[in-house]
Amino acid sequence: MAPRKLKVAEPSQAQAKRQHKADAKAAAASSPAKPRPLTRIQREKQDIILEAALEVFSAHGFRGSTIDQIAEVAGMSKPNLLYYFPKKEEIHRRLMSELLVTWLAPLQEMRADGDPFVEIRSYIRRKLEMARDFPRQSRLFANEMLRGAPHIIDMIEVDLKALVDEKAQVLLTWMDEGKIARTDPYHLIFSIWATTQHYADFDVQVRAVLGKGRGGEGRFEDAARYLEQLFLHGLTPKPKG
Amino acid sequence: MAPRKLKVAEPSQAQAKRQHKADAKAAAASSPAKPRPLTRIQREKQDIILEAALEVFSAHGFRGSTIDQIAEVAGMSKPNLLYYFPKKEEIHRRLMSELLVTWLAPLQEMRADGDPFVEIRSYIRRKLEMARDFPRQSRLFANEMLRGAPHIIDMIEVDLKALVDEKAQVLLTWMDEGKIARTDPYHLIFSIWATTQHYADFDVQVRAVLGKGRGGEGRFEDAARYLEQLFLHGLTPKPKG
DNA sequence: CTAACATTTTTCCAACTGGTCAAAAATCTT
DNA sequence: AAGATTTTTGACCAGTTGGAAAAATGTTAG
Repeated sequence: MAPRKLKVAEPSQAQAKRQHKADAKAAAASSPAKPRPLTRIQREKQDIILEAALEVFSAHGFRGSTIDQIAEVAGMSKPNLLYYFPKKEEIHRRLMSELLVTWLAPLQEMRADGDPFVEIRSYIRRKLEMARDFPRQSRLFANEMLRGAPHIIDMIEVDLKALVDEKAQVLLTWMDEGKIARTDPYHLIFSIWATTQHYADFDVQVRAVLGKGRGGEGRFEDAARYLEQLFLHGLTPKPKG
Repeated sequence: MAPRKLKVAEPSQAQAKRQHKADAKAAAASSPAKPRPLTRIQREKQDIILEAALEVFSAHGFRGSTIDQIAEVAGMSKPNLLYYFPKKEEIHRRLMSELLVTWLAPLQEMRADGDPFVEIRSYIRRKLEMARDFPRQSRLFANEMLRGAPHIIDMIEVDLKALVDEKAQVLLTWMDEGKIARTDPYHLIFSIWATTQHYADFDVQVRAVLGKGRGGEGRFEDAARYLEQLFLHGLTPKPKG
């Protein structure tokens, strides 16, 4: 089965508001409203807004964030922001669909024809790097999950499930070939997700517990080393010698 | 070092509001406001409110929850609820401090004088059981973490850190004695937290991915089996025979 | 340059929310 | 049962928030 592409939300941006009086005739004529291409400014501003929204949403959650806050971070006025995204929800929707695509990329890259341990190790690394480099996205995602994934439950049930099913199959094959230990492939994937995202989502806790000394930048390297050991050998001590 | 007890927030309940005209004289006399004991109704109602608040907060986050919602779930009017907890924040504070205490109990139970594998295995089991039996508490906690733990950062930095330091020491001893593999004890604890809480916090995802067939009640048993294998042996296949 | 269109700002509003207050109702004490 | 106290309610309020309207200001193609 080919790795299914995630569907992304339609454009549907400023358009809504752009339907001014001027277009009234055309609209009334029930013509299929040709989707005029975005101007340079529109593209730029939308990106700025999305970046600001990511910052704010990931820190305070959807309901905890106000349009004013986002507008401030984006460096524009609230009505101005609403000109580009007529609804607060629309910003969130855009963010979420972009998110899912990039979020699943690491798993998609896991190749059935590679060496199992190399593939799994690389996957863990990539996931950990994402936790390190894109913690806001990780938190946004976690937030959505905590709420029961109201906005992306469809994609989770369809696209994500399909991808995981596919990769679980790959893992099962490896197990059949005796290349990795026989175990539950789904829970294996869950444990990789959990252990890596933990470093983004529970960052405060990780830092606080590690303390000043070890909570610095080195913590991701330590985590990588530890996880490698965990997934390779678990906690069984090496037979000495 | 004795396992330090977590400090719990003061009573400070309805009291505030209970300072009615009747008490005015006494208060004016600057007597140290003897903390009259709670009535039966007060205790009951507070419990009902806290239960309702847990339900609502864990599902929508602090800012995403309204007093009205909590009151509705608690089966009382908003002003009535406010009679018992004059501030929304107060409810949350109570919930959080209760939470931390119960949340750390499983780790505290890990005994230095037990068998390492038995102790670790039991710890994982307990944590997994908490994810299964108290998912709302888990989500409440995750929520707080995602926001940067604003309300409990002190306890995290002091009490939680102390506890983890202590147990990390225990783990290190076991490693020195060659009873478990030498690895980073802190990250080991993190990985136990992460993998177990995942089943509460990302429950929707877990269910969706496992699908109708395997997403049922059996998933916790499967998880327990998988995690046991992971932490014991990792993914290295058994030398056949 | 100017008309047509795109962008921004100013002013405003209705719904929601956390919280107050006084009075009514229920409960407890003696 | 009466009086004191606690609990509950209904009306109300001020601040916040998402969003609409329209006027003002840019921008750009002809």
